[in-house]
Amino acid sequence: MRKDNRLSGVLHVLLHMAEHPGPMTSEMLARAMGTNPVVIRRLMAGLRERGFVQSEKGHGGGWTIACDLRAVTLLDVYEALGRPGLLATGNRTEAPGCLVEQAVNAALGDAFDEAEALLLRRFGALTLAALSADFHERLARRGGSTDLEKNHAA
Amino acid sequence: MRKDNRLSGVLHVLLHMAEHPGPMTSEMLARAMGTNPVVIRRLMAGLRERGFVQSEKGHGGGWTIACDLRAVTLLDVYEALGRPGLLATGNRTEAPGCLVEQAVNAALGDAFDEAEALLLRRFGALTLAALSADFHERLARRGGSTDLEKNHAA
DNA sequence: TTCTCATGGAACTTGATATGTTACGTGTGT
DNA sequence: ACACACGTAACATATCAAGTTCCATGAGAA
Repeated sequence: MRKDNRLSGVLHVLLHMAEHPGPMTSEMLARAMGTNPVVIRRLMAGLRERGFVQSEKGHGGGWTIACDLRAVTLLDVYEALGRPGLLATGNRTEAPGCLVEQAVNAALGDAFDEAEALLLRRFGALTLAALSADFHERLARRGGSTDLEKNHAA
Repeated sequence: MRKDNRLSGVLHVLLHMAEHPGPMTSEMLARAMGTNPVVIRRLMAGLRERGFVQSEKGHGGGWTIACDLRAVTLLDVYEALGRPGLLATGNRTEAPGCLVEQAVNAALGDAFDEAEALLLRRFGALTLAALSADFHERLARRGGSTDLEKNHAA
């Protein structure tokens, strides 16, 4: 099935912004992600509404982080995206009249609910600051160049 | 995102077959599921290859269960369907050069892997016989009518 | 003011994929 | 022969993330 990679994408954007002094334009971010500026703006819309980021128009404008990275979890980001479905599979019907299907739904539904709860728990336990710290650890281990852009160059 | 309901569907079919004496045609099963006979045949193709069910052509033909329900788990059924992806979300890229994305992928990937493993564990722990037993429990609790067909009537 | 930059948002296109449908071939029993 | 039922291919549909184009709006610079 087709995958939804918005959460992964928006986190990538946020960490890049965290490393960048001053605002980053949608165009810069799009280049870093190998995509289109409009896609970036769509991704960020929900985050802006929640006040996690801020946007300025005109010269010197762009996106800025507007929150404490230690206070925002991946769960917050996930919710800002509109809580997209996490599981690619589910029950055929809700509240079916067929007892056979009820039995199937009950068994599968339990498993699905647990898996979803697990993911949300994990998201809630991870802050953006933790992700950033992991990045800096990798950076130190690798050599220390902070020139992120070149890692995205084609 | 669009959901894949094949596992739910194929289990529904199997339990109906288990309750039905003699073969069931794709047409009967399709009516019970509110779908098309060809869809049923597609669903069953993998199960037939694995020997979980058997099909006969011509008069009096149709589908028959060809395995011990106590020996087949939902995991077996899931694999017979070709192991469709369970999660609706994932990482934007595999093995990215960008350290930021590596950090994101590592964090999310761990959570995704755990959720998937949890689902597979649950599938492996549930046999078709267990599902069938659950159905019979519901049936006894509700009244005892075994006329399943009418529960599907429009 | 006028020009350029950058976001905001609508509308359209694309690609992937589960599901639905039609059509035809093959084999089986009456 | 004939009707039944599976097997398969081919095509249609629906959904949705992702990509793209276009224009409006607002902010700073010349």
